[in-house]
Amino acid sequence: MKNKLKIYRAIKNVTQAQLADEIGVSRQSINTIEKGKFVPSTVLALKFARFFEVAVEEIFSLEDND
Amino acid sequence: MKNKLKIYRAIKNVTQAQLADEIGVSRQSINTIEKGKFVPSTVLALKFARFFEVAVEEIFSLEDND
DNA sequence: ATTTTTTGTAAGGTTTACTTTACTTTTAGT
DNA sequence: ACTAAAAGTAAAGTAAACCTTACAAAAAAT
Repeated sequence: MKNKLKIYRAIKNVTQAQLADEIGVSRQSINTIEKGKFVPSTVLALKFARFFEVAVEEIFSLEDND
Repeated sequence: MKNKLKIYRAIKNVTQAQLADEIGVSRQSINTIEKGKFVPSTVLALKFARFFEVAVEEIFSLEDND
C-alpha cells in the first residue's frame, strides 16, 4: 500500500510532530507510516482523512502486492 | 469505530466465508471485524471498499472513543 | 423435525502496529 | 557558518491484529 501523507502534510503545512499530535500517535508512527514501513489501522486512516479533509482512498491506495 | 459490513454483505448477498475468501483473510477475522472486536488494517479497509464498490468512509466510521 | 449452512465464540500462537527513548542526518533560519 | 528545527532511523518493549483449529448456537433449507 502506498500513501500521499507527505504531500498532504505539505499542502496543510504541518510537521510530522504536529500531525502526530493531531492524530494522537507518536511522531515515529507518523514517520514510519509515511515511509510505508507499516500499515496503519483503519482508525488512523479515517483520522488522517478527516484531518486532511479528503477521502481515505485519496491518501491510501492498494498496490499489486497487497 | 463502527462498521456496516453486515449490511453491505447483505446487499451483495455474500456469507462471511465468501467475503473472507474474496478479501484474503480468515472467516474468523471477518466475523470479529464485523462484530467490532478489532480494528482492521487500512489495507483490509481498502479491500472491503473495493469489493463493495463504496468509499471506506461509507463502511467504517469513527466514534467518540476513537 | 431433521439436516445443513451460517454465524458466534474461544484458546493459543505468530506477526505486526505502535510506543518510548535516543541518536544521527537533513533542511531551514539567522 | 552556525543554530535550530525537522526528518530519519534504531532498539526494545507492549498491545493488538490475524491466524488455525475447534466447537456451540442460530438460522435456513428440505
